[in-house]
Amino acid sequence: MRRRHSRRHSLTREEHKLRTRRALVDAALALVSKDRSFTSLSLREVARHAGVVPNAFYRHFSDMEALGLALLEEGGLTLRRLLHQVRETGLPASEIARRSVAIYVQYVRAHPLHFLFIARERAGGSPAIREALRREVGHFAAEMAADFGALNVLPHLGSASRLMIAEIIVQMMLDAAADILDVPAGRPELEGELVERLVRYLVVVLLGAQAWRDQR
Amino acid sequence: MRRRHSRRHSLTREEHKLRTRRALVDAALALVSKDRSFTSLSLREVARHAGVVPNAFYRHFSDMEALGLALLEEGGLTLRRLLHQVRETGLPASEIARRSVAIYVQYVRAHPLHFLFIARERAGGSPAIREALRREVGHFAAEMAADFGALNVLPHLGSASRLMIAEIIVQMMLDAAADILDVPAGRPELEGELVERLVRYLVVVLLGAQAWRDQR
DNA sequence: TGTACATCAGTGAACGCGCGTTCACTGATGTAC
DNA sequence: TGTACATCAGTGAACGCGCGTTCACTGATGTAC
Repeated sequence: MRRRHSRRHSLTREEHKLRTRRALVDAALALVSKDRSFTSLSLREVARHAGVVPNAFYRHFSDMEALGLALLEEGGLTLRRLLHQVRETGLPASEIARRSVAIYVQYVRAHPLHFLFIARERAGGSPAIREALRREVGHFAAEMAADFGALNVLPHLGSASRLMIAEIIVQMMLDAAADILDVPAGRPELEGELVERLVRYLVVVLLGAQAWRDQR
Repeated sequence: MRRRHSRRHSLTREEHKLRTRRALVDAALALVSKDRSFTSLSLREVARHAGVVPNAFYRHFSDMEALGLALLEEGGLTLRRLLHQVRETGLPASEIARRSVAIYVQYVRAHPLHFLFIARERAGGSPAIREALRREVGHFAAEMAADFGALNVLPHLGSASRLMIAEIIVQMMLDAAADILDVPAGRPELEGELVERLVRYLVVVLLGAQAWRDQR
């Protein structure tokens, strides 16, 4: 039994506060299920699901938009971790597309809530959320482009062109996230089709990237 | 002065009803301005904007979702007309990308409300609206693919591959619609940049399509 | 270590508001004769 | 053509509901001495 602020089972004030904050964030994520967009959630709903009185919400966020931005920050972390995972695959070059898509699909399935949030709010959220999301996705594409450089993929392209290719790919993959999550859990053959379709899309873009010549 | 049901300035009952219906649809479109998605509109709001009592709404639509589906049907018409416009451009083959993008951007600007509706609801709408929209966009891509065939663009591709390319292009262009409409009206240089970016995207896909070989 | 006081996360009740939907209605349009 | 009746698009009032936000509060955690 430690000396200061820890009477047996109780938590520090700070710990407790963080725990409630987590409950609110998790409640929002949990409520963003198949047919709900974050924008349609109410403050009271989130508080209720977090097991807390509506008013308590204000101890953590000024309003729902602030919660949305916090969620978005978590989503950003998720995207970055994904990129690192793809990066570590060793790259057999020709199989790069299929491999990356497989990892991506698996990743979306592992973080459905963040991806649903991103897919839904990218077009429909509040201006602040949309702007923050756009920046986040931009960073992600920039990182992917830098990876192209570091891994010597598409070596004939200048950095601006690499960024363009990364943007196209990121956009395609985010568009697909909603479709991935719409596939019923018990239909692996549908998921297989979807993966094949995504691989073909990606190959088309990569072929295009190979044929692309900078006009400098 | 005609004989039956037209006492000078008054309208037929049917004409009047259609006029109110139009007012409701137009009200919904008008309210889907920059920062509102269709999903966030209320029935009362639409009725108010149409200059009609909330209850009158029910004479025309069973609920807001029904109105949304009607809106979507109009959006579909808009998309089809766009395709015909692109089709009639004579096709100097090499300049096809720039020409098509220019027409597209102009078209989105001319029908901002339908495109905002489509862009927003594609990810966030009700399941019924999303499903209908998906089908509509699918038809559109199929038509574009058929055009490729008829115009002898990408002649080395099988019809399935032509469809795939059309799908990629349609998806890209719909993603861009929101960006086009986000460009402030008084910034033509920003719009120019956006057009150039879209042209590059499209060229990458077309180069990819040329390099694509069916594995049959 | 013990006591008295401060802090502040979470409570519970209340508010005014716009919502979707219902009801009985009105009055112009339309029809039968 | 004129009259009596039917239809039905739109009205106006009312309902119960969940919402975001406010307020004064409680009681456990934390601090000063």
